[in-house]
Amino acid sequence: MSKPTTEGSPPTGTGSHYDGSAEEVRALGSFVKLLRAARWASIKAGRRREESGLSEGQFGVLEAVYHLGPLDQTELAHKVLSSPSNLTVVIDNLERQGYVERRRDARDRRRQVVHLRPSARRLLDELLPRHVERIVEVMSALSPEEQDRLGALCRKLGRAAERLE
Amino acid sequence: MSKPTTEGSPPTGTGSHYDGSAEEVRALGSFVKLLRAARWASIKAGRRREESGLSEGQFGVLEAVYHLGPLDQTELAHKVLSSPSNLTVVIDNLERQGYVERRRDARDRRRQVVHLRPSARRLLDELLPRHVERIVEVMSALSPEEQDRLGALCRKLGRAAERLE
DNA sequence: GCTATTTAATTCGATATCATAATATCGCAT
DNA sequence: ATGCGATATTATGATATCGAATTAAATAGC
Repeated sequence: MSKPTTEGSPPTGTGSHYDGSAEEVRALGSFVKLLRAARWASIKAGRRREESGLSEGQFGVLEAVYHLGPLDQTELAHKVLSSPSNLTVVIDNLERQGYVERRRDARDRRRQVVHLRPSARRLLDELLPRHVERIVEVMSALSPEEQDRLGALCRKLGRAAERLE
Repeated sequence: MSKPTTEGSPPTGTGSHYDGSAEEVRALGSFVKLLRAARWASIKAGRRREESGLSEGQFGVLEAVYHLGPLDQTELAHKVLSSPSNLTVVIDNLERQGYVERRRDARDRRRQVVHLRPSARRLLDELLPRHVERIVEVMSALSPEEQDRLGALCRKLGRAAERLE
């Protein structure tokens, strides 16, 4: 039993201590650090959103529609990397709070297109700039060059992982 | 409204298109890529765990106890970066499946210490090596040097973010 | 020794999340 | 025109997750 100095393993776990090949130790180490960094960055960057009373999923939906215009739920599920059944619930809650409106597409009556209502637009006008500012703050632990390098590595890894099976 | 070429924004959202200062664009870009990479890596690396029927939270708990020995729920919450109330539920479910056992600490009767039962130990003996193998696979999109660089950057960012407020 | 505070765990209520199954609608081929 | 396979959404049931309030136990201060 190792000494309990390792704090805050990421959700997918795999504690820092593992006796394996150099390759395994390396992969495991960078994997855990990646998840942990993303976790904390996400938590801390989410402060402004949290203050506004929106959940992560709700914010993702509102933001997608804000930037891209009215979308149906299948498109939204793809954008925010979630499941259709989950979207139903999230949009139910947004609708109940008066932030969005579902409108049946007249051309294809299977589709429910999600539209922002004025209250959501006002909220995001106010929230988004402060949210971005907060992200700048979180990322400022790294120099501009480091941020670029991190971005490039993550892009490469993310794209590969996405295609993985 | 930008063209909808951006797919799969991470949960915390913030679409890739934003008109802001260079600093903002840079921070936002690397932030989104970080979250997306972590998301996909986590999803794909979780395949083996998924096959075993364990949720992410359940796996995290079992693994922590496997590596570190019996822990109480406060310690566990810290390890797996979760809340005490959540741990209660996760451990309830693990207990119902026969994987763990709660034992009152005789010295401090407030504490419930979580012990692995043999079935969990057998499961992890079988699962963990394949899990690690899978992580190696996911991370192999990057060269060893790139993995090290990613790990170093994430470590730096993660530690800073964690302390952020 | 007794009260006040702190700490551990649980309960509660709300939201999120997924997988699977059911329902509605579309588009096409016959 | 009609019926069938594909697609969009919703329903259902289980788990996860958090924050706030609660209970039980330990400890500190007097």
